[in-house]
Formats: sequence, structure tokens, C-alpha cells
Amino acid sequence: MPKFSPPDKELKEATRAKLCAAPPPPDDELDPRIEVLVNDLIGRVADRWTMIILEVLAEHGEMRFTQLGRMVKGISQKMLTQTLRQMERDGLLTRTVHPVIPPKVEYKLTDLGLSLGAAFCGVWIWAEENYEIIEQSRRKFDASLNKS
Amino acid sequence: MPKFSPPDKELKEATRAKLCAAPPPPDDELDPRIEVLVNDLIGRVADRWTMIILEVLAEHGEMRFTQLGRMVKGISQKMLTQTLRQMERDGLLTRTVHPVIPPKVEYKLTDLGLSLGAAFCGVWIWAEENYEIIEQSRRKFDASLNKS
DNA sequence: ATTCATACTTACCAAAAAGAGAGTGTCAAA
DNA sequence: TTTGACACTCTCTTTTTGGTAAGTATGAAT
Repeated sequence: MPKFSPPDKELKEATRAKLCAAPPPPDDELDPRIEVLVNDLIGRVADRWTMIILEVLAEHGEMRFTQLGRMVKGISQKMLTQTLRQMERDGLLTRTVHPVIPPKVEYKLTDLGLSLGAAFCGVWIWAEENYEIIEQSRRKFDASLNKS
Repeated sequence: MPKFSPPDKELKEATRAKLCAAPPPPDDELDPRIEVLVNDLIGRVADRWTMIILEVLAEHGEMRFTQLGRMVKGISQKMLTQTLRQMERDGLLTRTVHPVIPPKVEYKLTDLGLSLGAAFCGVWIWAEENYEIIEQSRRKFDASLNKS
């Protein structure tokens, strides 16, 4: 299940440097571990529902299953359970079962979950700021295809 | 093709506020436009290859097709072409064809592409900082499944 | 006795994404 | 004359993903 090698300080430093700094002297190849790490991260953060659930939960605090299902429009029960479980597994939220009838389960973001929301803020803002530019670029691109 | 309604200032403000600020007084439902926007963004930024290509390109500056293919390990020609085209369409990079034989095509990040890399920095750092915590959480979760 | 609510799980099926591998065109080198 | 480099494209197959719908357990309300 742990599908990549253990991270170490140097890896972390290298990784951060590469994405955040100006291009350093090009070396021949990327550390493969970095790539697997990237893949894994992106996969973690970047499915259809995780960030939306995160957002709803950040907004409303503690919530129950059906309540969440109503907020996150278009999600099926299956996907809701699945995504919630993944997030729980990753430590982004806690799941509290109250042994009553009818059942009551409450979901709540952990500090880790909240911090992910905050971290994602940069991308969010970028997207807002550049949303129209991208749309424009797409229109231009598509138009140039039709002409040729 | 534009599958959601045009964004406006209020939407943008609301969106940013919701992700970045502390939980405001809960209202009953999320603006559906916000969700579509989120979906779209995430889809744009968050596939298997886009960020990796972005990173390689940020590191090395201008690069050719085969060269990129060697750097981005595990990617197939198909996916490389596909991702590159999407990124071009979105205005993240430029594609310059030199009409020589054998063919020579060069890919280079635009300012938009570079700024996306910078924006993604937050998520990157978050992931580095919390990588071990997540792994630990997963191990604990999986272990608790085996016991029960 | 039947229905309802809650929080799921399971089985089945369709659609989408992605990999593998062969083909294309051109010229230059061996 | 065959091979190779480059930057693809095309087709076929496999894998992954996600939706639908039904089933489950429990007790309370009608």
C-alpha cells in the first residue's frame, strides 16, 4: 500500500525549490521519487468531490451524511461515502458515530483538513484571477482550429 | 462549450471568502455556480500530468517533445500530446513549430503557466509538510480496519 | 401491519480515461 | 537499401470511474 519510498529532508527541500524558485541549472533527469510524490498529491486533492466537500464542511462545521449529500449537489450516495472515507483515512476529517436510532453520524474537518483548504487558497485565487483569460485563450484556440 | 454562466465580481468575492475565511453564518445552500466553477478549476489543474509537465518546463525552460517525454517518466506519447495540447489551449504554454526536417517543436511556459506554478506552491508546501502525517493517518486507519 | 428515516453496502452496467503499439512523412546517415 | 530521428496520429483494448437501484438494520410513528 505505501507505494513510494519514505520521504527525507533533502527530498522535501529539493521539491520545494524546484516548484517555487526560478529555474536552477538544468540537470539531466528529475528524481523519480519527486514525480511519484507529485502524482500522489494531485490524486489526493484533485478528484471531483474532495475539495467541494472540504469547502462545505469548512463553511458549516459539523455535518451529517444526508445533510452533506444535499449540500453537495449532484453527488451520489456512493461517491459521498467513498470520498468521505478517503478523507477520513487521510486524516482530513473525523467521523463520529452516535449509536442511536435512527443512526446519526457526524463529519467534521480536522486541523489538517482546514489547513488544506487554506493551502488551496492560492490556486483558488489564481483561478479566479485568470478564469477569463483562460476562457479567452480557449476560444481563440478553438477558432484557429476551425479556420485551418 | 462555455458550460457555466459568466462570472461576476460578487461570485468571485463570495467564492474567495468561502474558501479562505473562517466559517461564516451558515446559509441553507451553496450557490450552484460556485460548485461548477470549483469543478471546472479542479479539473483543469488536477489531472495526472499537467502539473508535472508544468514543473519540468519551469525547470528547463524551452523543451522539445521527445525531451519532455523522457523527463516525464511513465507518460505515453498519447498522453503527452494530449496534455500539451490542453495546456496550449488554456494558454499555459506556447507551441512553436520549426519547419525543418526532422521536425522540431518547442514548448515553453507562458507567464500564465509560470504563475500557476507559483500559485500551486501553497498546496505543494502543504503536502510536503503534511505528507508524513497523512501516511501515518492512513496506516492507522487501515490497521483499525483489520482489527474489526 | 406498514411506512419512514438514517446511513450506509452491494451488484450491475455504461461511459470515460488511459495504455500499447503500429503507422506516417521526410530526409540524412550508414 | 535499410535504418533512424522526430513528432506525432490512429486504432484497439484494458482499466478505472461513477451512476442507478436495490438491499440492510432498527425502532418509532401511523
